[in-house]
Amino acid sequence: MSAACAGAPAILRLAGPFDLALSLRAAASFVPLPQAPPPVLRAGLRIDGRPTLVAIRQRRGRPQEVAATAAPPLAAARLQALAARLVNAGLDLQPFYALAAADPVLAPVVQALWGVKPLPPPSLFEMLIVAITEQQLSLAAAFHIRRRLVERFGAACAEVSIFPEPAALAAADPAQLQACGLSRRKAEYVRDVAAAVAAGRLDLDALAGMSDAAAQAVLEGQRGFGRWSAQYVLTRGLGRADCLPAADVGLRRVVGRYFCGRPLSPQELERVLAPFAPYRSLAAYYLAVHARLFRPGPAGAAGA
DNA sequence: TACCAGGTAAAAA
DNA sequence: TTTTTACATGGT
Repeated sequence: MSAACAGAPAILRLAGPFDLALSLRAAASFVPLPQAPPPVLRAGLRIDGRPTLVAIRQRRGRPQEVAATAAPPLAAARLQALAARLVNAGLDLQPFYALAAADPVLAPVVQALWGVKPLPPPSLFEMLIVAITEQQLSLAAAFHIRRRLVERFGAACAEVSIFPEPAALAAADPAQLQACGLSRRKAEYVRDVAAAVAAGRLDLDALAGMSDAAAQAVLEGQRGFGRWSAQYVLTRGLGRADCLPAADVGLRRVVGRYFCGRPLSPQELERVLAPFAPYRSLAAYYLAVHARLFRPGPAGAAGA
């Protein structure tokens, strides 16, 4: 996008360490991308019906600040709020680092990943569909299914994809959803949750203001969302740092790899990460990212 | 070629 | 109540 149509940048000052470029690398390590991401966060989303491209950069010489621009331009307050969500500004890493520094396993991991924050998908609705697609399937398989959903029902804005709107997926022919790679059952989940969001029965904006337990309960009330999916949405979509899907196969494998060289049971995972409360899921994220960026192992062993 | 991968709801026992 | 089962695609 050209600077001329981007409007004035919104400046966001952050609490605690943040490294946008490394955070983007971390996020990219979980999906099969053709190339490394540039050190700019680009998010495409529909705002008031208009395809909008938001770009966020870390300010040179002022690493505590990021600058966000939108094309077409957005009201300053709105852009500020959107940027805050996209960079997970509500999360301050410093207290987590203080806990991790005392642990022989985590200390070197946070050193190597200083400033990394989990970055959510552009919209919480997209995160819901991420959760459904990743149920039971490999991240790569789920990624390709979502790519087909975007191609069929979404859009593109300056080469950045825009995920389909709830209404578009709610109105989708089940056969078309299945043609994207969803199972019959998952196609129903996607249509159900898209319809709930489109009709206002499921208020995603309200989730942000809820406690972990309350938000999890709301999500679990939605067909297709069990405990794992609800907690996954909380950690990745809402940036909650202590909402650990203890049964998660990938986490049990990768965390176990660091602590004892074998996959853990859900109970063992809880026990091993207990010292990092209230940052247990953040600790797990750091281990998963570290494994992918710095300790690539045999097939699948990198975990996530 | 199979098998497994960041599960879930519904059927069966 | 608890235990099975069907399900989708991609990587190895």
